[in-house]
Amino acid sequence: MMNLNSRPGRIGTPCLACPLRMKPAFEDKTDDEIRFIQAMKTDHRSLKAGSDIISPDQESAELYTLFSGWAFRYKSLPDGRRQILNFLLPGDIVGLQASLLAAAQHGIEALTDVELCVFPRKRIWDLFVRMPNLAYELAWLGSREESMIDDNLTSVGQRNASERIAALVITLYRRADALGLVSDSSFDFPLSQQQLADALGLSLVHTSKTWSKLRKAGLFTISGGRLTLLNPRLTARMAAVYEQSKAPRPLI
Amino acid sequence: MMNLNSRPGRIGTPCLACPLRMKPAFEDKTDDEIRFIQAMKTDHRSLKAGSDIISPDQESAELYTLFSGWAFRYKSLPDGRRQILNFLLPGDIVGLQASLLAAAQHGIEALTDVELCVFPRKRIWDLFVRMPNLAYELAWLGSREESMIDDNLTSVGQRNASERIAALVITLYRRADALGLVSDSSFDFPLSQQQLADALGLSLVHTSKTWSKLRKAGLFTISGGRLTLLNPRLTARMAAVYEQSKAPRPLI
DNA sequence: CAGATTCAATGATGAACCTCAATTCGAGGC
DNA sequence: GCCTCGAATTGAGGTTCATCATTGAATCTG
Repeated sequence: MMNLNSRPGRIGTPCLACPLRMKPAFEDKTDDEIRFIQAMKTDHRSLKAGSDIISPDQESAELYTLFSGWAFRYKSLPDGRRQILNFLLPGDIVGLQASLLAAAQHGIEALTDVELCVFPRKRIWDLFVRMPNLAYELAWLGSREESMIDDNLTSVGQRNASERIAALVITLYRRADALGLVSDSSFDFPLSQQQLADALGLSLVHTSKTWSKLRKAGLFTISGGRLTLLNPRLTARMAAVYEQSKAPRPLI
Repeated sequence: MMNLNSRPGRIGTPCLACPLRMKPAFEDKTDDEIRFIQAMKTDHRSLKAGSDIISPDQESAELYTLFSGWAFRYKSLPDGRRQILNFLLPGDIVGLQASLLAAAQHGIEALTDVELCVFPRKRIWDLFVRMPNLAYELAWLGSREESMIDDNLTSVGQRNASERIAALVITLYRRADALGLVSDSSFDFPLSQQQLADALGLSLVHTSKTWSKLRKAGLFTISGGRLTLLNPRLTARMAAVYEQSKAPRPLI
C-alpha cells in the first residue's frame, strides 16, 4: 500500500501556516516578511538525537531555526572535557554565530530528534540588504542568546551545585512554559545526567548526588523523562533568578 | 592663563583620522562607511576608572565604541556575588546587547580611565536601513563577543584555578598584542586580584595563592601594573588554548 | 610623619567537590 | 525469562577550593 503520509514536502509546512509562529511567544510578522523567510528556507531537515547539527571547527555553517526538539551548543577542550554552553528549544535560532564568523568555534548537537528549517548562509547577506527589520531581529536574537550565556556563566562561576541545578531547572521550565510545553507544572526533560554535569561544570557523580538531594527535598520529581516542578517559587528563590521578560520575540 | 589644550572637540578625532582604525587589527572601510559612522557619533566621552558605563537594568542604553582604556561587563546576584563576563579593550563595541534588548541584563564598568565614542540608540535602526554592510558587521561583532564568552564559560566550567589564570592571561596577552599594546612580551595589566577572582569564579584568597604560585613557577612577572609573559607557549599549553584568528575585524 | 585605607600575601581549618569503584536500575534484544 | 549495555546511584577517600584571620606593603591624607 502506498504511504500517503501527512508528512510535509521538502520544505515542510509553509511558513505562513507555521504552528510555532502561532504561539504567543513569538511576534507577529507581516506577510511580506514571512514570504521572504519562506523563500529563504531551502530545506526542512530531520535529525536523530545525538547527531551533529554543526560540528566543531566547521567552516561556512548554515543557519537554522529549530522547528522541533531540543539541541545544545558545546565546546570541548583537547583532553575531552566538555562544556555545554546553552540549550536550544523550538523557535530558537541555531548557528547564527557559526554562520557569521568564518568558522564555528563550538559544536551543536541534537539532544532529541529534531526538525530544522534550513537557511543557506549565502542568503543571510541578502536578508541584510533587503530586509533590515529581519536583520535587526537576527541581531536581537543573537543578543538574546548572549544574554542567556551570560546567565550560565554567572551560574557556573558564582553558584554552588544546588543553586546551579535550581537555576537550570527553573530557566528551562520558564522557557518551556513560554512555548506552551508545560502542563500541570511538568514538561519533557530529556537531559542525561552527563549532559547536566557538562552544562553545570560539575562532575557526573556530584551532579547525581545533588540532583537526588533536591528531589528528596521536594523541589521536583522526574519520571518517564518528564520533570514536574513542585515548588517553582522556592526553586527560583534558591537560584536567586529573576523573573525574565515574557515579551514576544522574533521568529525567523 | 587660558587653557588651550590639545584635547579634541566634542566629538574627538575625526573618524577618518581615527588612530585605532589605522591598526592592522581592523578592517579597512570605505570613506562612505566612515562618514556614516562619523555622522552617527554624537559624542566623545571620558570616564574615570570605576565609573559605570552602563548600569545594571538600565533601559535604552546607548551604543559605544571603546576608544581607549579597559572596561568589563559583569552580572551580580542579589546577595552581592558578582561574575565578570568579559573584558573590553580599545576598539571593542560596548553595550550592543544592552542597546538591542529593551533593558540591560548586565552592567559595564570602566576598569581604567576610558574614552568612548557615543552612538545614540535611535540611530542604530538607521544604520540597519541604510548601511547593511555595517549592520552585518555589527551582528558579526556581537557574535565575536558571544564567542569570547563561550570561551570564558568553558574555562570557568572545566578548568582548574591554574588553568583558568593561564587562559585569561594568554587571551588578554593576545588581544593586547593584536592592538600593538605589547612590547618586549609585556603589557599593561590593570586588574586587581578581586577583579581577577570575579572573572575566574574563584575566591579572592585562592586567586591570590594560585596567582603567586604561577609567578613563582616562572610563567610571568608583574611589576608596576605591567605583566610580562615569560613563556607564552607554556602558558597557552597549560590553558589548552588554541591559536585564535588574527584576521582583521570591523571597527564601528 | 602618624593615621587611615586599600590591596596583596599567607597560614589554619573545614566544606565542597572530584575520583575511583562497586552496585543497582531500566530498556531493549533474543 | 535471561542477557547485555548504558545510565543512575551510592560509598569511601582524597584534593581543591572557600572561609576566617592576621600581617605586610603601598598609597593617600591631613
